[in-house]
Amino acid sequence: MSEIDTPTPYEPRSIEPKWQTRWTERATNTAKLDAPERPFYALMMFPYPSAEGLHVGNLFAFTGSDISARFHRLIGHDVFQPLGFDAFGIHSENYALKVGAHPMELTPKNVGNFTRQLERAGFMIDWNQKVDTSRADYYKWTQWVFLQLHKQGLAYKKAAAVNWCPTDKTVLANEQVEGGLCERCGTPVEQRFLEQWFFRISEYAPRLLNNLDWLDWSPITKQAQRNWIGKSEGAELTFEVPSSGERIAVFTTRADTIYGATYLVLAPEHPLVASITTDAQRGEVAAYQERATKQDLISRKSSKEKTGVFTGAYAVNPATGQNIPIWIADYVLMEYGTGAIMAVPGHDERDFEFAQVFRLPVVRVVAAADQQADTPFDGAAFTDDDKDCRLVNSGRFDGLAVRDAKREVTAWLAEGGHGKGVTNYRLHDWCISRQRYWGPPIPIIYCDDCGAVPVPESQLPVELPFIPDFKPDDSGISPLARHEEWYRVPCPTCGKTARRETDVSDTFLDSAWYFLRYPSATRDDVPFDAARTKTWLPVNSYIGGNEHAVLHLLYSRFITMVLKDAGHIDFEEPFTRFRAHGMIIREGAKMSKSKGNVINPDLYMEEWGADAFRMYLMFLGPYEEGGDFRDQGISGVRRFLDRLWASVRDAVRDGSPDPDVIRKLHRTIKKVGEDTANLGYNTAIAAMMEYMNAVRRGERVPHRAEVEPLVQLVAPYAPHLAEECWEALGHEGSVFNAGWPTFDAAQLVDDEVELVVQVNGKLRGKLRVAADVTQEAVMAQAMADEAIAKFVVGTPKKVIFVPKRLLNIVV
RNA sequence: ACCCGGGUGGUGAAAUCGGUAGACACGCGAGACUUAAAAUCUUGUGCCCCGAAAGGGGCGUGCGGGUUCGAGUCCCGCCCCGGGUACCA
Repeated sequence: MSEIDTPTPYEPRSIEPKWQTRWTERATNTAKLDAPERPFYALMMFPYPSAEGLHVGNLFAFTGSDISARFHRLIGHDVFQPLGFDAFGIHSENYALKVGAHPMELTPKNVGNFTRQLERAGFMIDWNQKVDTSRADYYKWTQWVFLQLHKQGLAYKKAAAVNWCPTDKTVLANEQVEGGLCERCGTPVEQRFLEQWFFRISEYAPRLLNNLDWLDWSPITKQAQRNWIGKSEGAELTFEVPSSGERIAVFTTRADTIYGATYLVLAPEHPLVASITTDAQRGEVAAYQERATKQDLISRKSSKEKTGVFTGAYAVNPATGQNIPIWIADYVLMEYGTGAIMAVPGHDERDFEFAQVFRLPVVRVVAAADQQADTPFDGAAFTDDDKDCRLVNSGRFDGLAVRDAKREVTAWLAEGGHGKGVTNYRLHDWCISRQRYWGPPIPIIYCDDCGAVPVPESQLPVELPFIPDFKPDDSGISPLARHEEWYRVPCPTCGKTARRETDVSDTFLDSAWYFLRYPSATRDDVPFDAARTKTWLPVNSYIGGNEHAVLHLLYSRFITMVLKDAGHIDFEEPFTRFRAHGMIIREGAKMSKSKGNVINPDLYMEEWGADAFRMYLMFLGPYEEGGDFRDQGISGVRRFLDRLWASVRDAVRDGSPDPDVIRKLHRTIKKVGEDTANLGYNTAIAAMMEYMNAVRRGERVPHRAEVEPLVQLVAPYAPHLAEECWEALGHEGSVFNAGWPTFDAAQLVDDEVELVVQVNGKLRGKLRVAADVTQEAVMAQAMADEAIAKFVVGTPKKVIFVPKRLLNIVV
């Protein structure tokens, strides 16, 4: 053995590739899929493989997820952590259009680059089970999922408005429209009517809402879903139109205000408009309807000025028996409720505004405690409905509290055949049609004789052909519709020449079931293997961004429910636990390409090492809130890793460890374990740093027993260095098979504590006392301390003693 | 407008139950090592005031009230920032 003059420094550049290679060679990250003892499915939201490569936001998300997965493995679970690529969809296609490439050629390149970066970062991913939504062996089963919904009657076709960008000549998804403008070119988006496929997610609204009560999800995510589902309890009331014999149904949450309903308003698209409109008004009404439909959805919703037209018809208010005029106006939306409202201008802001513009009568039917039946409106509607508000000008209901009146008025109207209590949901059916190229063709064939025929499951996949002219054009139909050789097929039922559906499905359908595919990713005969699914699902831990709270996360829950109802699986919630991570900003500002302040993870990993980069991302703020990336901050984490390595390298085996350090170690084990389990990564790292400061104060050479457990604690955070240290300590196998250190509760109790002494709540001194000291003894000790005693003038009025914490003397 | 988050030093941030505000880290100051620098190590670092120093005092968690022996934490009323939804009846 030769003495080495220069001790080996910490060199992430050499040890990180070394361990990445070993993990692959030794299959360290491969899960025991078929006979796990304690299966734990750790899932992170899969990325869309952009050409720019991994964004630091991806790395932040994945690192937090990876730490959780590695931690669960260390505490004894068989962890399965797969990853794949959300490679189909408009994002990929738009990028291909921008750079003039073909998505079918671009995607594998991007996937390759992503895979390299993910390996570079050292994630514990089981790459045997990867998924790529744009490959036929995956989207075959996406099409299968569509067919299951179709079979259940949950997929249907109807004409609906889509967003159309006249510059890009393409249909846009809602999420690609920002403030009424195309996100790519800034052109105002227009509205077009096209035949589209929808999924009946609205039928599942009550179940999607109710299950939130027991799901272990981040509260912010649950709240977002509740808002999106938008449960609204109210009543559907009917108004008769004597002139035409029609009955108009309206939805209201304020049935109590029926006596103040002075007119009705229908959405311009309402089906009854044509039959009730009088001849005199017909021209004006038609003109208004035309204008409303032509106008795009966004500007209609954003311009709040009230417009409308009188139909010439009247309806009978069932409460007052009076005839009230029927108007049409675009502030009433056909998509919500019944597409018609009873207008109560006295108690609804929008109705009030409308009534002002068209000089319609405003009647007070609700009054607060300090108001009378004839208190005038002060230029605005009175919308309060709290317990002090009572009905006025409402016949037999006068004096009733609003709360009770809602119920009683509805019951009374129901008795007279004028309505019933109903619950409405804001959630709309899910439009899954995309007039685009880069997605799974919807597996439907149109036959003149047989109608819309589902493609038989045995004929899946309906492969997406390679076509060079994938660019969408002005026609509003999918590029696939330009390829007769592809869409012309025999009808599966009668054999007559028929035509394939040329639209593809929404990217969100690809990702609405991918978690089911991972454990069975290598099977090509079934979408998911029954035994594996039973073993691994539902997902134990799902971590991702809250931007998907209402799209991906809701769709996944819906698809899971449908598959359960169809008997394919035996659970209806896909993710037992979901945690939303925060967002990373840089030097106080949002990162964006235009600002040129985007972090390139490769550069940081090159300079500081993947472990330091991972750990810094976790240290800069609470994981669930995100944080501010400061370029200088990473040096502190790197210093910690340098010191860890040096401590392990220099650790002595002889003699015994310092008992004070060991006591601190046990506290650290407890804290790091608890914090890591709760995603409190920043404070877990702080605790490890604090411990390191005790282990390696000055030139102190630590004992092996002081540093070895720390290597295990740091392993989820800095996996490469942990392995290197573990090996340096003489261990053969991976540190990830070594378990998690346990703490000794006896080491946590102090026999001596520092007690704070306050006088009138102000800190005046600190005393070291035995943990079980009595109040009398502390009091005596405090009064013997001149620095404290000088503030105690006269006899104390009161003394508060909190054992192990403080003594407060009140004078 | 509504619904969620959040506001703490020069900076990123800590703070189970109401109990030492500012852990940990960056930055900065001082010192050791060095011919020098870097690296490393030691040490100081909320603000203000008195003091040569030792030391002492006051103030302090967005603003204004309140509860309490004691409030970053609880209650009432505001202001500001971030996110989501939005003519949803």
